Amino acid sequence: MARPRIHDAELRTRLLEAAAESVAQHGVESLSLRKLAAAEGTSTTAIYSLFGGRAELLVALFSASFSSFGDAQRRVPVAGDPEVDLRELAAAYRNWALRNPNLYAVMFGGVLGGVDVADEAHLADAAMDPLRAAVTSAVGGGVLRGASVELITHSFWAIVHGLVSLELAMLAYSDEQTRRAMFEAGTESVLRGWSRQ
Amino acid sequence: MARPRIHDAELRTRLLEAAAESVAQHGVESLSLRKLAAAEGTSTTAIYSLFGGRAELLVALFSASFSSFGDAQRRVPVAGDPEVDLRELAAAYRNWALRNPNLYAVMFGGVLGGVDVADEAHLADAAMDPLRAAVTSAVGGGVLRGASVELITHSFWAIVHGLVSLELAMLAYSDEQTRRAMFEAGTESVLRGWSRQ
DNA sequence: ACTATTTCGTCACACTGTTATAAAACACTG
DNA sequence: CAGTGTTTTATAACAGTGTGACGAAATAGT
Repeated sequence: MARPRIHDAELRTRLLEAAAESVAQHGVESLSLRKLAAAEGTSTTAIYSLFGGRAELLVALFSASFSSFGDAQRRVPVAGDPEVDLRELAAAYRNWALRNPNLYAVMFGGVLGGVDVADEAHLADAAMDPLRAAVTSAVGGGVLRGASVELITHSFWAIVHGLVSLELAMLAYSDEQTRRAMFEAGTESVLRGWSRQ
Repeated sequence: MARPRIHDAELRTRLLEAAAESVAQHGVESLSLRKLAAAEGTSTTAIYSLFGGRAELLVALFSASFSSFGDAQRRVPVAGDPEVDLRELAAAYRNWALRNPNLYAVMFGGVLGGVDVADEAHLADAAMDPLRAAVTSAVGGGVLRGASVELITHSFWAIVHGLVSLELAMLAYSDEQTRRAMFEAGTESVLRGWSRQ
């Protein structure tokens, strides 16, 4: 009994995809609500009614990025050998981050700046499920030992994240070959650190 | 033979310190040139003549942050035992980051967004000199082995940075005790990974 | 055909960084 | 000592931003 709504879920996903595209290409600080709305043939009111504002739009992008990242992690085939799985997960992690550096900055870089993402934190944790599963399997098989699955998973996550983060910061200063060598040496060191004691 | 200048080096450092204070407290995206200039009793022209603009002011803050961080690393006393030194450097790294989370975001978080910091990259490298020295000593003494000093230093830097970065992202979800336990377990794993093979 | 109700686009507001412009403050010249 | 020239600074204008209020649009029911 009123004007039919155009600000629906379909427009929401279109806006979110366009925002992801823009952020992935030009970074987060040059994302304009006016331009984003105009590009999708609507007005800024749509963003406010569908998301709440710029901050909430970025939180939605945060969630979407973790969802995409989690998919990439889940797509890694489980080979059975836990060490192989861990290496493959690390490689997939690195590939996703190198292909989506600006989205990675939204996820981990503190680019959101003060925006509360407490309700979306479980997405970050869920994206690490494949890694946690591989560590669980490795600990169960006796391949890794010395601490809880939680601690080993965390340290593995930290080294991969740290290596990728540093690599993104110095992309211009070294070639892909040496960067990958550094990445593999770093991950292998943690693997060795938990493989004997 | 003209109007005496007030936009001098002294005002520059005052503005930079005020900017660091504001960013450390409220984050980088809420740093206003107008308010910063007004707080120091001058106009935005000062920022433009002394720095060039907002982006260049943030680059200067980037440099100043790395300088402060490097000082903290250099203040760590050299105990002689390389393993002790590495642990102390890691602890100092973590303490600095936890005390200056917003400045840490400026340094590593990609908050600068597209601003070119190529000319200032050596500061990041110089801040790692104490770590590199400790690794050099450890490799020389046979405590660490298996790769070049460069690679081992990088992996150590990566694990510490990764752990700190993750810790800053989940400050609200766990207490200091478990967070420190995670940090120490992570650093120790890399230490073990390079201590035998 | 008209009215009621919900929804959406337009506009106004208060801010931002940046740049052009004009005022201010001194040194030098007559 | 008045006036000019030159440099430096503050002020104001411009284009842009996110955000909130408000009026116009569009349909369902009378």
